[in-house]
Amino acid sequence: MLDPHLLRTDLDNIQQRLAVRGYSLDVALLNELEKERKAVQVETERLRAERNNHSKAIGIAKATGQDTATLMTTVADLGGRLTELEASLGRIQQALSDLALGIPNLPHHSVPVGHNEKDNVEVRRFGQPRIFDFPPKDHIALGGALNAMDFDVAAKISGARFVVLKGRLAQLQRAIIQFMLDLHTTEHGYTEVYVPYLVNAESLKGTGQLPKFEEDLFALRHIEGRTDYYLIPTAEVPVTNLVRGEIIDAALLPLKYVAHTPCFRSEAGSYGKDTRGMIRQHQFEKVELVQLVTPQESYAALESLTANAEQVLQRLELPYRVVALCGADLGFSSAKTYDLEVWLPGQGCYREISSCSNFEDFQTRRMSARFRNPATGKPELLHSLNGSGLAVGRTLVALLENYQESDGHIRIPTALQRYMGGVERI
RNA sequence: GGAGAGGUGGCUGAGCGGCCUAAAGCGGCGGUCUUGAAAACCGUUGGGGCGCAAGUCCCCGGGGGUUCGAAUCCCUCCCUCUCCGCCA
Repeated sequence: MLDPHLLRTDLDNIQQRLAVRGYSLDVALLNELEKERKAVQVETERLRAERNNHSKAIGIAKATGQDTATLMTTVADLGGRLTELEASLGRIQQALSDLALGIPNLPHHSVPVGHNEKDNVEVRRFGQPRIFDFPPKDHIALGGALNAMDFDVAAKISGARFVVLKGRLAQLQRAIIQFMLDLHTTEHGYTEVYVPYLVNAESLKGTGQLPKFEEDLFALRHIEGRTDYYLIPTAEVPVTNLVRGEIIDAALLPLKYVAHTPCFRSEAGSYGKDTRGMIRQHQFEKVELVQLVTPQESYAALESLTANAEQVLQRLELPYRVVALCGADLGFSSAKTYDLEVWLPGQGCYREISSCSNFEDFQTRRMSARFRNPATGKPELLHSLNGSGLAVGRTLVALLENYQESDGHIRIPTALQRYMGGVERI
């Protein structure tokens, strides 16, 4: 959510900055509602003050045994008008809040202008795509040949966009997870957390998935229709919400968390996209990095968090590039995002394997997550960041395709061998 | 699933429907004293909205209701704890 104060005082500037991501803000509507809000709120509070005074007077009069009849009737009349005003104020505030919750974050000044993903800007590259002396296969063929990746049986059990991994590939996926968690906890200073995979609506509102993107989520509805849970689309949701409603001691900052969780996405609107293989699934594993930092530190933190995610690819010796997302490609809550794209020989292109974002105070304002500024003694909003470190399913795909041998065996990179019982190829 | 007890400020914990503008203690911060510290004593100490300000409004788990007036009464939901049952 944007700062309501800015939304009131600096609307034209906000409109311009949102235009960078192709979002057009309804300035007229906001101005109209805001004008109404102010008038009604001032009057409501004036009446409330009046009522409070009179009610207090009744209390005193009763205590001293005086007659209260006339006082009572004036206050009763006041109450009637107040009820109407309060209802109207509530409606206006609800309308404003609905509007505000649907406005995306302001892009950082360094975000490239652009109309679509083609306008993303490559920042740097690591490694060279391998030159094959045989036609490289994709992960579907490779996994099938190993008899360890089965989409048909997954379709029988569940449906499209699911996979069953068996034997060496199931083990490899577990090895990847273990390797990533160890790297981030022992070398990058993250604290490992285990979190719920089912979350409530409030948490999803905090990180920005609700109310606008409910169709992307899987929801579980309790029979009574009361307690609704959602399957997490990313560990970002439960992990960032650890600080919802809290005021954090500045001495504890930055908070750096890493979590491995499955992720569940409906993939509504992506029909026909990546229908084959493990690239786009309803359920996939991910290791997620989350940081909560002071506003001054958040852009340095974005660089270091991105570097932490890159380190995984470097240790696995996978060629990748880093791109800065342009305004049009930026996620709803993000102020700035770097995507990490790994080289996939099976597709002959770079594909997203991690997305690292600084949300500034957009999420923390929604969830009221603050720290106490030692200089002022006052609570201020934290900045939140997160990034995949990495998407595990896509890492598995990248390993298969990049480390395949002509006979269909897969070489295991050195960094992973100790997690595979010393095996060098499968 | 059954039976019961509770949710009050950073923590503990009071609070007959009307100076609750929430007691008190602990903790925190500032000061006095001290070579320094401790102890003692004094003071101070929640969050949010509107407003240039004076000020004013809201928040006692969430929501709704009764009332001139609700932390206090009623309804409902959520959460915590105890006992029983079941169970990874």
